[in-house]
Amino acid sequence: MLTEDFSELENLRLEKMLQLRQNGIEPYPTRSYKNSSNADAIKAFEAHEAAGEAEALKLTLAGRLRAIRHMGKLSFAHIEDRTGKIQLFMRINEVGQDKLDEFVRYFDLGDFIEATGTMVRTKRGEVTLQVEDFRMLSKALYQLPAAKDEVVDGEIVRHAALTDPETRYRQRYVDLAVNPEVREIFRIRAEVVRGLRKFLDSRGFLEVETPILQPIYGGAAAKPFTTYHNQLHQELFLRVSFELYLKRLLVGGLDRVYEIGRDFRNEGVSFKHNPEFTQLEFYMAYADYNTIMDMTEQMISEVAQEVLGTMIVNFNGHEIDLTPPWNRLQIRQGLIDHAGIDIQDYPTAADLEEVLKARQISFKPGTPRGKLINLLMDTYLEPILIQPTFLYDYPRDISPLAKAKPEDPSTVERFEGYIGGMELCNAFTELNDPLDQEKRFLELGRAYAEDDEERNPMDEDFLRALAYGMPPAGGFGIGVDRLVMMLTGQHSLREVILFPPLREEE
RNA sequence: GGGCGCGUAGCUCAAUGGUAGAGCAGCGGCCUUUUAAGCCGUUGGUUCAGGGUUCGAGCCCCUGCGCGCUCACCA
Repeated sequence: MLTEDFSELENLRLEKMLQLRQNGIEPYPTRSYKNSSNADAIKAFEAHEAAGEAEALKLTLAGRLRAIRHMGKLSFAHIEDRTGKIQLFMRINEVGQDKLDEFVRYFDLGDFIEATGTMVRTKRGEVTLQVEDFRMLSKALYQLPAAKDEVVDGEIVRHAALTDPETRYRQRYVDLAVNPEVREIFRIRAEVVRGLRKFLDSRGFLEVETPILQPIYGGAAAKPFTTYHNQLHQELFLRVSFELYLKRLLVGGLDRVYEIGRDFRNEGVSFKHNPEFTQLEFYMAYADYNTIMDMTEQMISEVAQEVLGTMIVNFNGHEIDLTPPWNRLQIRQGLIDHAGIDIQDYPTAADLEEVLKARQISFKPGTPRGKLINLLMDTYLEPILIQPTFLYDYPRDISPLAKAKPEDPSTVERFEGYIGGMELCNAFTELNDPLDQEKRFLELGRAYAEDDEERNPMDEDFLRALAYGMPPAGGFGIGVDRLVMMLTGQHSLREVILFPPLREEE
């Protein structure tokens, strides 16, 4: 039972709750009659004051008790709701001895209270509700971590705030309840997603939903989570990307589609990796990767401007300017400039292996050429791509769904966007030649034959769809969590995911 | 999975191998315009768990658990 291992403090609160009930006061009443948010109350009073209204402004407010200051025959308190804090001022003159005693005896920090009274301004100038009546809305049996805000030169300094990451993530409700800046991150996150939708909707894109449970996973080289459907007697995979389903929709005539949803990859966790993460993918017929590059920098900068009111963000210790146009760096040229290697001079994996060995970059034997190039990019390019940069023209063998460049069959029209040294998005001119696509699947099957889990299985139905004809198109994918992380200047994905995965307790 | 680090009161943190402490929160008292309210008094500990070394372990050793950082992994 919950109360079994209650501490002394918790038992005290439990006792208060039970006593209230004994006195005929329900500590968890069904309804509240709050008729204004805290912020609206302050706004309304200021307008009232400015208009010189003689009549008092009477309101019923409610929220969580965040500070209590008893002063003998009067009490001050702050309550907090979704819109912020407001001060309550309670005098024996208005509420009487019994109610004041009730407040002092039974109300604790963290409880939800409803108070009715008139709006006033205190001697110190704070807009305050002078309470005439109040009641318990919800008694908190556990105490929230003590956190006191001090205003120093207009800056809010919080004392003894909850910072332990395990408690913060495991009991996110506590984190949110006491750390307003955490709430702010998730408000921004919601607005970012809304901004992305608005950008795409206004350009004629259709938002769709495709299966999360899939008989064949694909669209990314990632290890899937597996599950089982009892009635169908079928093994199913949680999707690792939306790509193959969204491109089927291009075949079906939905020329511009996008999906925002969860992808699942059964892999390690890091500051920029989470086993489930939110992805935005869009596909645009009659576009190519150049079109998509332009759109990407527009979309991200517009969303930043709209949500943050600026295109300058601080991330990873750098001031980053999202204003278009972004840098564009061809991979081959980038490696010539920053590594002194022209990959064109090393047409086979064996050739490149010598280069990596000479530079003491470790790799697994049998690594395909494209992956070796990727290692060079990780070493020489990714860390220096601080300001927004499109890295483009990828090796064909690590891009099985992208279309090759007409003049160079070993290279595909693909780019990734990097900001603050972190990969943010991935896009390409989509491969729409069904026979070429089949060949790529087969090549990939060979390349990954030894590593069963990473093998990208052949999707026969996807090939069948392509064989009906898919318009030329550009496609795009972005990690929404990473985008929010960058826009909010957070150093870890966990700070922008409400309930990040943790090992089970006990 | 490997390496490194951390785990002490509800929260934030102290404590040479020698009686486990502070601030805030809590509890009692004073206080009719406070706001990190203040003043006086006071409660609160399986030091993550289990073993070991030692006359004696929060501290040293081992194992386990959890968290963080990092490497690997992640086209």
